[in-house]
Amino acid sequence: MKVTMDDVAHKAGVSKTTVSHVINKSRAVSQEAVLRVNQAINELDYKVNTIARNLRSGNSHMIGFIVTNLTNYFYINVGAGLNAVLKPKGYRLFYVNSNEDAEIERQNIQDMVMHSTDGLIIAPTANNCSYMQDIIPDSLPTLFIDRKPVGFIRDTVLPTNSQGVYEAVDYLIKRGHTRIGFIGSRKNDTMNERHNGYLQALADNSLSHFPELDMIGEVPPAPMHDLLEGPLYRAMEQYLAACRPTALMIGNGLAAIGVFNYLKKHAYKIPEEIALVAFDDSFWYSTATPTISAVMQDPFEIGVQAGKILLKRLKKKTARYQDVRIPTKFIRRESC
Amino acid sequence: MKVTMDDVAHKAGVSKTTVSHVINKSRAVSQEAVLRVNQAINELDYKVNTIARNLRSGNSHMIGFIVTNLTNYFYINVGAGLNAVLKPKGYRLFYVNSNEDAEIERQNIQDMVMHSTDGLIIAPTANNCSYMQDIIPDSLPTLFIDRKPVGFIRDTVLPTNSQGVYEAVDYLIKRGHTRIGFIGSRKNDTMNERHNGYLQALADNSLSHFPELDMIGEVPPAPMHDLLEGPLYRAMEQYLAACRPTALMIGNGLAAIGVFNYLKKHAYKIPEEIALVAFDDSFWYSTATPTISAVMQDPFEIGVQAGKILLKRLKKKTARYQDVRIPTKFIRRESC
DNA sequence: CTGTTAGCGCTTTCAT
DNA sequence: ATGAAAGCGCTAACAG
Repeated sequence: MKVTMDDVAHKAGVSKTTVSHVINKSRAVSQEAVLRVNQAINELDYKVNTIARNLRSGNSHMIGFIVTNLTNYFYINVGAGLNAVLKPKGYRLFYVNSNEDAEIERQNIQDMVMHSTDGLIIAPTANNCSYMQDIIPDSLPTLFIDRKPVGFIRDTVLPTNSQGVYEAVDYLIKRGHTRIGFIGSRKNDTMNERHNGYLQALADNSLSHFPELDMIGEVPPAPMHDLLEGPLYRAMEQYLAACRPTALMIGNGLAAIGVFNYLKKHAYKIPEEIALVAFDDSFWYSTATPTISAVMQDPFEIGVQAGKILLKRLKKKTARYQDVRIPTKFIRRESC
Repeated sequence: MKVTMDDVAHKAGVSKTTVSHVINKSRAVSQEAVLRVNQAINELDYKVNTIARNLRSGNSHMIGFIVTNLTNYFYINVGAGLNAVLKPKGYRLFYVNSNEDAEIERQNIQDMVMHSTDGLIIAPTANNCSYMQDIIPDSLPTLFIDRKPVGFIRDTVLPTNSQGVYEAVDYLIKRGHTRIGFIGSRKNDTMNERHNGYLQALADNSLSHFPELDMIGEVPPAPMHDLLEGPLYRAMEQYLAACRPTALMIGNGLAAIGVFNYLKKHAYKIPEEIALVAFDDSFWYSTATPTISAVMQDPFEIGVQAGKILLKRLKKKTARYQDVRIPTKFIRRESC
């Protein structure tokens, strides 16, 4: 039933070795042999057994892509970018969902390691990744996106967080806003960079920073639908009363959900009463009323660069770790 | 560097065989041996090589999940449901994106077959799947969701398309609508079922059906952002002028994007001038103004059922093919 | 340009 | 309750 290389070799009247080399183009083979091998392959409908190949050659040609939230279009587009460079080189992407859960993330990583993936691309759930020290072998090429891991140094590909926010906040200031709030759902290095961009824009425009305009908290991760009236939604009333902002810079996409929903439900006029910009573009920003301005990341490009760097590291594991930044783009829509 | 079973066996003073049986609990082993093997495993930090295991045992414990569009939250949630039943049984889900492209789909399937996946779950790009006959071995457990394949009969798990639409259209009629349009972006069996639900609701309420109220066409697949002003958007003016509907039943999520965007841009009052229901729920229905009513599928449940059926078929391949239906639920929001 | 041969690391008869 | 040994299907020295 199963047709193997031996069958092909036999039918073609050559050795297994030659068959292997024909398939992999791994050494010179006579025209004639190539012809007969290919013919045999077709006639027998032979397919290589990748498992055997992987066992023998010691690599799986699989790359694990471990993501906090597969529902997020951002990661899917990073994946598309990764695929664009990895697939032509014979690597397959294995999408794995951690569902914002650090324990599942740990399990997923261990799983991938057990399955002999050749490389890992991780969007970590948490800031601190030191636990990975124990479960990811030093020899396994690993790259981080979205968050710079703490306690576990590897290649990273990230957006220009602080410049992206700077550009948006600078725009708001030029439009005359002086009380601009900064809201983020989770506190981590990435959010810090974004907040720094905000601070810098204020400083460069000689505006002082009022701490009550910041609301950066630990918001428990949740599916998008649950964020509509989640913690941030519930925190808004008090926040708005306390600091009366005329514009809001929202530091991440999930935060935007609760904030926007609160403002709509309470009939705030956007942008007249409160202007809005959110970091990270989402499809729904374009269907909302008003449409929402965004600091757009370029997830496909992030994927492409990450793929290239991983490919390099797959070749030589000793190179110095890189921290590559992908530019963001400010998209003005109706909300500011 | 790599620690293998031999190392463990040696350290524990038993044979490879015993180590294997301890790990897999595949035959009785003395308490003492178990203890020593486990200890050796810990001390050496041994990890089984899944590739070798797969090669020997002939199965990969991988299930390919081949999807038209990974960006769609629907498939991701089906995946979560699949995982919920497959993971505890030791199977891993391999998400693969066909990106609405039949050629990529073909390639993905061949790829999965080559990689010796134990089973396939497919959301096909097209209605006609007869080409799969040639690339999917009869012995490979395969199940379809979302669309019933034509020309390739296998297990399927689908929503109750026609009942779901019936319920929504019946509601619209009870609210007094008599000119209800039906819009769908692609013409296939699934859309036919939905359209039949619409026709049946009209018939049961003694309303006649005007063909000009139907707009079911071949709309080229595209990323969500491109659908905002895509073909359906452009077709709306003529359609509305021709049939003057007071309510719209939109047969699929992608169609809803162009239609909603058109109505908003042209300042139609929803639901006063035109009421709206869309098949398949999306996150943005809840952030839109007005919020959009939906015939909600239960993707997680679809995944769970699909997983269970696949598991059965993995055990015995000869059972009769099943066609399981998962109930939909009508969620009324502001748009009707 | 081609073939022989020795495994990759594991599971699984078959024997004891 | 345990072990020896065969081999899953392929690749890559090595030898010619």
